[in-house]
Amino acid sequence: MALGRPRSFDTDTALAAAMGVFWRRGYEGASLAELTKAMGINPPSLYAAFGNKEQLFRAALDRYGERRSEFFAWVLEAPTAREVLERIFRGTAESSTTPGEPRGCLVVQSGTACSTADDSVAKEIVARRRGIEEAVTARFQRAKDEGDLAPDVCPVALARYVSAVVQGIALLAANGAEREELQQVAEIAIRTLPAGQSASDSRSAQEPAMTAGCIEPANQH
Amino acid sequence: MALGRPRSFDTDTALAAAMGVFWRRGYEGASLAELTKAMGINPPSLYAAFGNKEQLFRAALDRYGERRSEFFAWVLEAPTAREVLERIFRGTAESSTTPGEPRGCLVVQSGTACSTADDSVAKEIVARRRGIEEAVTARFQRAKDEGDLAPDVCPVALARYVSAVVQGIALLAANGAEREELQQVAEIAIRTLPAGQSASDSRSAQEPAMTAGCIEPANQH
DNA sequence: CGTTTTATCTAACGGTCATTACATTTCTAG
DNA sequence: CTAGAAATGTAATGACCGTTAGATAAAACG
Repeated sequence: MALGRPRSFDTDTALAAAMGVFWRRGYEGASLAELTKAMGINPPSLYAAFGNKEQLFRAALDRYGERRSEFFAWVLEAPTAREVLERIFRGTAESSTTPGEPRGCLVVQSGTACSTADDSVAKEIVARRRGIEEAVTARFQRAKDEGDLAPDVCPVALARYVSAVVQGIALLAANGAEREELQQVAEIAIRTLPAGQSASDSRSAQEPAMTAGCIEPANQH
Repeated sequence: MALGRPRSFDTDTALAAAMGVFWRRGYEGASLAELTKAMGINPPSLYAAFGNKEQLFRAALDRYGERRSEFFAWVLEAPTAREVLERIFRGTAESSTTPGEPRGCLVVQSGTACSTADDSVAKEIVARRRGIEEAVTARFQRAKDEGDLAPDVCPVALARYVSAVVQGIALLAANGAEREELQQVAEIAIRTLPAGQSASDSRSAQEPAMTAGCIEPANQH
């Protein structure tokens, strides 16, 4: 049973607001002033609830990863490699331009610049990107074992190619590209797959849409 | 005839050093302390020679753009669209991992995060990216007019796809990917072109290699 | 030589950064 | 009602940011 004065704000809501700030500004670009303003609290409350800025950021990454893992689970359960790629590209294009959310990808946006090379935050971000890349690699290996992917295709390289296109799309989105434009990019990437098999129309299965829980719309100033 | 005390450092050398810092740290991540240390001068000399940090950055962008324009001129003079893409992908993979230079692309690295959305620096970076994209678009349009590119291909969309892959490769490089890994990515992107025409082996023409004039090797600390 | 002009160095400027004392408020437990 | 515990708001901390006075040093010109 709670002792002492109860917390006057909702932790999840505040974390969602903080995630939105990190998403738009990057890790180092997000100042405590902007974070606390968006969260509607003062610095001592932030430190009491989340530790410090870095731990708050890790919590935001975790929250973002939860939403995204739903999306990736749906991606990886696709029956063929071609459909895996179709879901990745189309889903990324859509989730990078969800109305009411920041553009691009929190992970891409947070770690690209503005952090020392040997920084622990930068290593964390790289590790998370690598984790996804390894998951995609494993999926391609399985597809290869099942004969779903041509035997001359290297799963590691193909996953890296996918990672490059995905990050490129995220960067375009962060720089103001519209949804239709990114969809065109995704369609080109799909039309030119190395797998080159079946599955022309498979958009019937409804898609988790990867809506991350960023509540506040823009918070411009 | 020179009046007053002569400058004790070489402007071009100092600018090259500054470009290397911006390349590694991004614009906001590069502090005056690190810049002046790499350039071997003190803040007043920097301000006397270059104005301020932003103007120094623009000068570094110009210097970087000179080197890169050689590369892109060589890219755009390729006889077919397929070879244009091959040169882009292969050349980017190489120039993103030139030994003795920072990884990735100065423009991608500088503007991704850590700058306010309505900042003039961010707009400048986006404008430069868009300029290249428009140049590639024009080249594809020409290829389409010449029958070199399939008539159902949209040059704008294809250029955006290229931009995405290129920026994705640059991000991978900035996060420590090796040259061979990026070459694999480029090969996949090439193997899967929408143009799908001729020109299997055209690596004989020697390539300007896009070596930007960054002198100092790493300058770790 | 002295004067002028420019570059240099040291040291500081105000501003913002992340972080935290400290006193106060608001709850539960007895 | 009182005592203890936890969260709050105000305001400060030292460190770093980009930038700049102000004094000094080194060159050309008379």
